[in-house]
Amino acid sequence: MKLDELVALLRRRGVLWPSAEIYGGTQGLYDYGPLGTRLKQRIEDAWQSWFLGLSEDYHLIQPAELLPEPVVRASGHLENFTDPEVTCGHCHAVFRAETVLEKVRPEGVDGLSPAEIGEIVTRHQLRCPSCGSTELTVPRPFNLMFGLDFGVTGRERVYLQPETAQASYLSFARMWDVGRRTLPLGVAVIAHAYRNEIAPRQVLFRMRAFTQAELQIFFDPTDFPVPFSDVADELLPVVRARDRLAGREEVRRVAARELAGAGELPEFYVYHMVQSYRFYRDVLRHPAERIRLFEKSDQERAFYNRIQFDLEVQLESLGGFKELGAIHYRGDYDLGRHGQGSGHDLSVVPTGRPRVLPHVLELTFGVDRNLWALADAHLTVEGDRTYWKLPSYLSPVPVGVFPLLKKEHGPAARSVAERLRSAGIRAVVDTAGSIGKRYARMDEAGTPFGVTVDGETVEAASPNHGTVTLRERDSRAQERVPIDRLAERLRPFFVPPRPGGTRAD
RNA sequence: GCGGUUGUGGUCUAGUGGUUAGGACGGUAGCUUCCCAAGCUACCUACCCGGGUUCGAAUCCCGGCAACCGCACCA
Repeated sequence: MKLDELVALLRRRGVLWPSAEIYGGTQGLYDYGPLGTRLKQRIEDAWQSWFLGLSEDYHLIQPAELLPEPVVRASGHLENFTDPEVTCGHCHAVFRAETVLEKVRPEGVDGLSPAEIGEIVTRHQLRCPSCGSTELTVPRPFNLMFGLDFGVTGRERVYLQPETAQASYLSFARMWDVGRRTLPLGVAVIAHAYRNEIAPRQVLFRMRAFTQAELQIFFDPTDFPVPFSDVADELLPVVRARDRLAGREEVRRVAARELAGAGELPEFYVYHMVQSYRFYRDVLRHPAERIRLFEKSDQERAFYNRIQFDLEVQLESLGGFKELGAIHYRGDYDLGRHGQGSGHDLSVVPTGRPRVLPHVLELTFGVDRNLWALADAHLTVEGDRTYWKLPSYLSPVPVGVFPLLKKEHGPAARSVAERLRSAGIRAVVDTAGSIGKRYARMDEAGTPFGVTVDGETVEAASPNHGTVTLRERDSRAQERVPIDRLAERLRPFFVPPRPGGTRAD
């Protein structure tokens, strides 16, 4: 589906819309409606179920979303999240200072003040890369973090967190104390991150306020055991950085054991590549051929990342592979920086092992982007039929209950819905229009099961008394099910998969 | 941020200076209907915002906001 069509559909169904829409909207901000909010919750639940299911020592925490200035200074965001800019006075193009100064200062512009950058521009008579003019103005700093006044004096500064990972690092010492004092230790966060993006684009793909689900795994680099034999045979669709540099962009399917062979990628890293890949394939149900693990080269990845593969899915609405998550091996950069910044040594002594400053493996997941991807991948148009093939455990509304005839069967339908709700299954009753129209509405909202109450349900003399029709969304197949058995019949479909578990549907 | 294009009910759209701003889909209510968007009736909802030109602006001009495409950007 094209971008515009998808946006229109999602808006019409109340999945999402621009924030402050009655004022004309606000760039980079979106609100979720009823369906979107539920879908997002279910995506987060599925993510938790999968990734926290990897170990009993992986825990979810919920941090404040404001970071005091010393934290972002230590993390590097105060200096590195600042992109010095150079503006051309002639053609008004804007460039990163790093780009303009590339030739005369290949080591980059980190640590330079705007005045120093301006001085270099003048001294070397640098020209605008676009029009060749020398009218390049002195850059002014632009930080992608939102800074806020804090406290009554207004002199303290805090920043909206630009990534949720910092919260995990900040809590590591506490988590070590309240936990079992073993490595690996996982600290997950699902929360908003905020970035003052220069150009928000593509709806949910670059927003100024967005939700990240991230798992930071702290581990001893000399000892990170994983059940590698469980994943060794998995074929991973990878694009290696060195292949790209050699001009080969295509996906290769490589066995996990081969990727980890010859000591090239650590087993713990490949293991988590597989688990991430399986999450996209088996939980979010993206077709395997649309998923790839895209390795970032030394130049492309952040300097503290030792290994980085982005998890990308091919999206029709955005015309190509898009990054929906990533696996970052960040080394000891984060705990090292915060150890220095706070003066609180973050190295630990696991039982029976020498003192170690833990390394970090980060599994990061963009919740909003993935919500979009689920619409892109699973909203299906066939002729005049539109249905959203969401996995049942992700569907905002699991069950629709319909009286075949509004008057005659309405009370019975409401009673069936109430019984499902008592059993913990959310069910909504729809009485408007014909039965076909209600099925169509339900299909478009991604509701996997329709329950129809008809004459036989309520007619005491009928052999089908007390049974209803259960309709499955994708196949449109129908079967007769006793009301008494409905909840137990449906419940397994609403449990999100866990790693190593079996699939319900 | 730069350039281009665009902005009409919830959605898609007709309307190029004077229209009761039209249609389709949709929604609501009623009738009908015993299983896949049927039909009938009624109702609902719109010219992105602010200035200007004009006797008169959805329409022309300026500014703003927003979206899309390209560039740039995306620790």
